[in-house]
Order: sequence, then structure tokens, then C-alpha cells
Amino acid sequence: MPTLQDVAQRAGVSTATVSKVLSNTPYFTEETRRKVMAAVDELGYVPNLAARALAAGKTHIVAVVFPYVYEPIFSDPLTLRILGGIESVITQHGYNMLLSTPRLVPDAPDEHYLQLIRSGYLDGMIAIDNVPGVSAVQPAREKALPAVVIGYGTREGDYWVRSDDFSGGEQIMTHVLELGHREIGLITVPENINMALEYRLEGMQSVCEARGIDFERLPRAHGDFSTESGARCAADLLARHRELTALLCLNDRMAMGAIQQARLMGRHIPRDLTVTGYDGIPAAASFAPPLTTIDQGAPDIGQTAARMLFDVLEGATPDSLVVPVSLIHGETTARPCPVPDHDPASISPSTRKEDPSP
Amino acid sequence: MPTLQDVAQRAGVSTATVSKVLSNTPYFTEETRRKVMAAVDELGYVPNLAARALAAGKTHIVAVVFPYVYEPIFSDPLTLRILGGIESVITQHGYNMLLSTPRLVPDAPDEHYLQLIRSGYLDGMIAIDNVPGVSAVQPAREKALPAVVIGYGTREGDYWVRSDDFSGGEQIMTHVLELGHREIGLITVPENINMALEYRLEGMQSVCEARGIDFERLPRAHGDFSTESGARCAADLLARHRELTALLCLNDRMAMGAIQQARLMGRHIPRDLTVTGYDGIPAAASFAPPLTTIDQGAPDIGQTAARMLFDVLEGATPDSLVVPVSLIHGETTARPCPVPDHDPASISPSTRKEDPSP
DNA sequence: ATGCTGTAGTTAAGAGCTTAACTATTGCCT
DNA sequence: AGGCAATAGTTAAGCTCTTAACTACAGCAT
Repeated sequence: MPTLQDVAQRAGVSTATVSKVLSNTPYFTEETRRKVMAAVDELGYVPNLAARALAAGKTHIVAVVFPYVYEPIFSDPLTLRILGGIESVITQHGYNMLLSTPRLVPDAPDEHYLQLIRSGYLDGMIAIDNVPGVSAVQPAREKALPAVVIGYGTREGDYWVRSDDFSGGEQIMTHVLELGHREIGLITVPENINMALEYRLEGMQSVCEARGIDFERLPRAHGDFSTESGARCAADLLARHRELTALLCLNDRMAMGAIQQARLMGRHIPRDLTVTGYDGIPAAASFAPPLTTIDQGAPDIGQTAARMLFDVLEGATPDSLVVPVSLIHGETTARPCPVPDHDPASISPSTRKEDPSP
Repeated sequence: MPTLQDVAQRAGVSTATVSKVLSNTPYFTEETRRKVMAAVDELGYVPNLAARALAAGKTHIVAVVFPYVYEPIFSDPLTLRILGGIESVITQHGYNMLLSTPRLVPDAPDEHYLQLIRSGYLDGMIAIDNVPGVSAVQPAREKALPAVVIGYGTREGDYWVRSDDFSGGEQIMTHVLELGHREIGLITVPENINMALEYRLEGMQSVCEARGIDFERLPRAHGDFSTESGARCAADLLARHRELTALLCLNDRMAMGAIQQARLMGRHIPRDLTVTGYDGIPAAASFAPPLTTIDQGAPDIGQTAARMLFDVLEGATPDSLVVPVSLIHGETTARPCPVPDHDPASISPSTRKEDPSP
């Protein structure tokens, strides 16, 4: 591989001049540029990034951090969409994206991750941080590495982007309440493992309280984000609370599991049971029937976070941002049906999609 | 940030000794190691990766290359699963993963991508290469950068991992034929844009020919991998060929779209129409009904590719590998129903899940 | 003429690490 | 005692680039 030296020699100038030409630092003639570029082309010179990084202290590498906490991140479609958003912006800026997936456990730091952050290899980072008690950005703060947080694990002075979880909770609960449901079950995850979900719940609660409904009384089941857990939770809730006419699920995958389970138990969706999701993953739209859910605008979150990071790298101090969400009207919600007798043995033949009954 | 020098000084030894201790090169006493490690801890020393890369010519960075070709890669759930498999192995080895997504277009190389490959920043790469005419690994070959290809875009001497697409095609076609279907429609993508799909088709063809069925005669529609395109293709095929009793889709997303569309057209799945997918993405399992499809073993492919790369980096010459696939028996396939009159207006009320008719 | 400014290019000092080549010491064999 | 091998550690060169400091010189106002 040819080096700067080789190029300089061939062009008949010094290495400093070549470096200037390549980085567009002023003070060289058009003639010189031509000579240098010719030499670069002839030799097929490509700068060595390690040397450049060492000399200039800039690597042009940005870390994208998706911590493994309670959930294997690679099973969440949302991850991919956020990643896609981030990627488009990073690529535009000519940077490279290092994907890091530390195993975060309270009081047991991921040494490899810490080394990476402290190694000077990174110009900045974008981290998902939604779990209380463990932080992916903390090491970046310590090293004063420019960082943007996606989520709630932030401190004063951090730059962050968040989905408007509170509003999402409000919107979905409002939708369900306005359809007339009062006997509502919640499929969520254990307390305090994800702050985004906490805010969704708070949004739901605020709507309930405004309408005089005791949110705390609504039966809950705790899953782990997975489809299977959604099915399990639905089985549990529907068995224990036969009066339920709606299940609000805190993510789409659990909602899809819940729907399948409800069907097995003889419920038609949405006629006998309203089910909602949250996230707006692609599978929710192609589900049958399409899920009523909240679109988080995942690619937008990724793009926004990346843009913000580049602002910071350029010395600006961008404002942190809440990304709005929107309700997707699918076909899994309907008015509650007037107290049917849910005996699984007596599924009537009329359990078909379009029910023309009054 | 403290440097090697600082550590050496504090430990009262030379930088060379510190370097040896840290890299476990022989010839130092336990006593020396203790002193060095103490100094490292006290100073919180972390080696500068750029300097290390420059001096040693090793960066401990592996590129994972998912080219954008005909399809935005971030909308394919399979991507995420392969990525997850790769990630687990790379992390185990203490390497870092640089995610690169070049825009590959014939005769218009992605300059930024080329620079990255040639920049000496990478110790190796894993690339998905399934599209004829454009190659993600080619630059790696030119630079003699250790590489493992996932897919068919290989040359003599390349290391590769492939899913057994031919067998997958055979399995799914055999399954459908054995159920008794003869009027079969194919939902695929345009010719020559993806070699993996070509082999799936060839597998299907071989089975047909062995049974005296003229594969070329089967009606086809061409989508673009997306759910929506699957719906469009199904609409087209079912309208033009009312005799069809089965639709074989070359990926799961198109299958899900096809199923939704078929339902809109009054077909019950699987009673009136058998539909199959391919890939075994998570959404296929949580679909209603669960898709009959081929499990590609995506995480396994990723892991295998990564392991193979590390073998190469250690100087071994691993054997390239075909990863077996398996048929997932979902609930979207059934025996063909004896020539029903598919008038959308006359959906009978008995269109329910369990049909106890003889 | 003198001094100043601005431009074009060079020199050389790092940036922080690895490693080949070297020195020094010890233990062991004959 | 002499020679050799193995061990422990040091010295210093080198990896490739950036950049501050410098030289050289033309153009211009005073």
C-alpha cells in the first residue's frame, strides 16, 4: 500500500503539501493540486485511517450502542428501524458506524465496552438508554465523549431524543375508552425495567384519571416483550378476568401473541375483544387483522439522534427533542360487545369477519 | 489520558515491558506483572487503539457488510437475525463490529466504501453477497483482506456460508405437491436480482420435474420482497388464474401480504388456498395463522460466518459451508379443496377456523 | 529602499504503540 | 572454569499521518 511519502515523492512535493491538498487546507496552487491528485490516482493511494486517527485525534467512527439488558436486542424489529435511521445520516456524513452491544448488568461493568469507550477510537456515540440503574452513556460522560441518548437514561446536560411515550399512552387509552371500554387489561413488563414503558403507563393513567377511572385497579400481567409472553399474559388475564373487553399491550409483539391466544380461547378480534399494541413495527401492519398501535416513528428517532450528534461534533449545542407519535387505526379495536357468554365450547358458526348483526 | 509511557514510568520499567505484559508476550516475572498492573489500575490506563492499530497493523475491527442493492436492507428482519448471530461471535472474540451498508450499483462504485476497505482500518470482513453483477467482497479480494461471504457472490478461493436454498425449494415444493396441489402460483422477484432465490426456484423445479410437472408453466408474479408487493402479486395471480389452489412465496413478507390479499378476495387460508413463505422470520410464527415456511437458520448463518472469519484470521483455511434449512409446518397449508366456486359474494357463514366437514 | 502582508511550500516534531535487536543475568552442562 | 541457552528487561526504530513553526518570495504601501 502506498503511503503519503510515496505520493509526495511522485508528485515532487513534501508530505505536508500532500496532506494539505487532501484535507483542503488553504495555501497551494491549482497546479500543485493537480500534480498531487495525479500521483494519488496513479498510485491508488488511500490514507491509512489508523495513522490519521493517531495524528489528528479523529477516527470518523461513531459508536451506536444498543445495550443488552433484559432483552436480546436483536429480536426487536424496532432496533433495526432505529438503526436504519441512524445509518443513513452517518453515511451521509462520511462517518463509519461501530455497532456495540454491551452486556449491561448493575455493578458488573462490561470491561470490553469500557475499554472501547476509553480507547480513543470513537468520535462520538449514540446510545439507547431506557433501563433504570444501568447506563450505557455513563462511560461516555466520564470521558467527555460527545454522545446523544435515545431514551430516558439522561442527566442534566445530556443531549437526548425521546419518543413521546406519555402522549402515546394517552392516545391509545383515549381511543379505547372512547370506544366505550371500561374493563381493560394491561399487558406490560415488570416495573422499573424500562422507563419508556413507565411513561406510556403514566400517559394511560392520566387519561383514566381525567375520566374518573381508577387506573390502579386495572388488572395487569407482566411479560418480557416477546410474542410468547404476550400469549401467556393474555391467557392469564382472560382466564382470571372474564369481564375484560380490551387488552392494552405495551408493545406490538406482545399484542400479536395476545391476539393469537385470545383466538385460541374462542374470542374474535375485534368483535369480542379489543387489543392494541405499541411501536408500529412492520409486522403489526401486515398482521391479520392489522394492529391498532402507536407509531413511534423509529427511523425518525434514529435520524434525529444522528443529526444531533453531528451538530455536537461541529461545536453546536442542539436542543434535545421529543419525537411525536401517532395512533395507527388498525382493525383490532371495536366497541365492546354487550356481555357475551364466552364459553369456548360454543363458538357459533357465525364467527366470521363481517358480522352484520345489529 | 495516561499513555504507555506514564505507566512505564510509574511501574519503574520500560514501555516495552509494559507492552509485553499487556499483550502477554513471554519473558517477564510475576513481580513485574504485578507492578505493571498496579500502575495500570492506578492510572486507569487504556491503550489507545489508533496507536496500537498503527504500530501493530491490527485494528480488531471487523466490517459487517450489508449492501443496499435492490432493497433497503433495514426493512428485512432476516438482516437483524444474521447480525445478531455475527455479533455474538465477534463480541466473544473481543473484536468490534463496524456495520457498513454500501450502495452498490453496477459500474458506480461506492467511493466511501472502497476507501474504508483500503484504509487498513479493518482486520476482516463478513459480507452478504447475493446479487449478480455487483459485489461487496470484490474490494476485499483486491486488498487481500480476509473475508467471508454469506451468499453466492463468490469466486474460487473465497470462504463462504450459504443457506441450502436448493433444498429449501425442494422441501417446500414437495410439501405442497404431497398435499395434492397441482395448480400452483409463484410469487417471486424479477429474474437475476438475487441468486439465493434462483436456487430456491431451481430446487422447486427439480421436484416438479421428478414428478412430471412442467415448472415453467406455473404462473408467476414478481414482487420486491415487501409485504405490499406480496399482496399485489396475489391479487394479480388470483384474478388471472382462478384455478390456483396454492401460492408459493419466495419470502415470508410477501407471503403475509398474499394471505391478507387472498382473504380480502374471499379465500379462507388454508381451506381455500394454501400459501407458503420462506425465511422463517419471527413475524411468520406469530402470524395468524402461523406461516408454513422454511427456517433458514439465520442466526446460525451469522455465527458460522463469524467463526469462519476468525479461523481465517488465525491462519486456518476453514471449509466453506452449506447451512441446512428445515420446513416449518405452520397452518397455512392444507389439501386443495375440490374446485369450489370462488364467488366473493357468497362467502358462506361456515368460514370458520375448524371445519368439521368430512 | 524598507518593511509588511499574504501566499506557497518545507521541515520536523510529534501522536502512542509494537517489536526486532540488543544487553545483562542466571543456571546448567561438560 | 568456560561456554551456552534460556530468561528478563531495555533501547530505539518504525508504523503513517497531521500540524505548528519555519523559510522563501512576490506584491504593495510608505
